[in-house]
Amino acid sequence: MTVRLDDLDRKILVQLQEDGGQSLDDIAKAVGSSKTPVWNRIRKMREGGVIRQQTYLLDAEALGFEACFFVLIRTSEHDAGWQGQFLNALNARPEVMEAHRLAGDIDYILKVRVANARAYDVFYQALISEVKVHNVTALLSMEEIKSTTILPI
Amino acid sequence: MTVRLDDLDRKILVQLQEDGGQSLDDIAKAVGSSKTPVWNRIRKMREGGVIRQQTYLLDAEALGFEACFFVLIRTSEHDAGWQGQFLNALNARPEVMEAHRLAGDIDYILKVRVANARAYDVFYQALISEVKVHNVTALLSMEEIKSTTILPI
DNA sequence: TATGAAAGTTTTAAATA
DNA sequence: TATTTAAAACTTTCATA
Repeated sequence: MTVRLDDLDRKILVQLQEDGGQSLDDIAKAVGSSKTPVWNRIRKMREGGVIRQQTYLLDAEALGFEACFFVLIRTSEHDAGWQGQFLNALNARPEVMEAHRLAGDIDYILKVRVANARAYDVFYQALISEVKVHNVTALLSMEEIKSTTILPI
Repeated sequence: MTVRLDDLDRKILVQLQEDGGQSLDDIAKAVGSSKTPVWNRIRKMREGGVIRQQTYLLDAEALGFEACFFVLIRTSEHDAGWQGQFLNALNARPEVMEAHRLAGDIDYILKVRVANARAYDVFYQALISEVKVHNVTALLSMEEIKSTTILPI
């Protein structure tokens, strides 16, 4: 599972994150190497699971996803059965972009992207009808002031 | 800024999000069209800003980013000068993956990825020394149970 | 690590519905 | 106007030095 990375590997990852559309030649030039070693390292990092997927990031607002909520959840249930049910519910709902189990007072946080407040309410009603939660607080985003997938390698 | 999308455009976006490594031929086959129209639509959506960037998603844990915090911030300052300063501070810090300005009681939420709790503390101390904030609560993620960049188009 | 050649892909242009 | 066909330029992939 663990892959040892050297300096060149890291430089390649920086390039891939910043612009996934570059050719091998461009990347090789940017990192001061040549095609074959860059290609072999990328393959290895893909196989090792460091590189997970190639994707295109879209503009959520341009596509009509105009509301984003962070949802703080407290539950009184902590057994495995409840957890599994909750996880299934989250995975089945594509508007849930992120979900984390937390340490401390609040048990879960979700990031939910929907068209508008009404669509959030539909999501919320569906969720609480499927799994029992003790307390839910929704934080409405007024403005996304920063958003990146680039890890500071 | 607004781009009108038809059914075929949406199908193409689904493909690009799900697997950004497919060839035009593959995408064309998947959406029931052929290379050139698919290519022209992708170009238009890129120019129109619907498609923002092509990237590779990496495994944060494999790269040693083992801690993720959601940071809830309340401030007593609401003038434009403070906001600008705060925004600059966030943009200058690569460990801030996301930042939203919120409606209501809590003013901002950040998502911060760091190597460990000590690295979070370094980040936190640096932030509060740069900008005045009234109250900060950090929620520590124990487990990322879902994470996707795929918008449910 | 470098070279290079075969297979595959993107991009542009021209022809057609 | 949008699609199909076709061909040039470029890229990936992999064998061999």
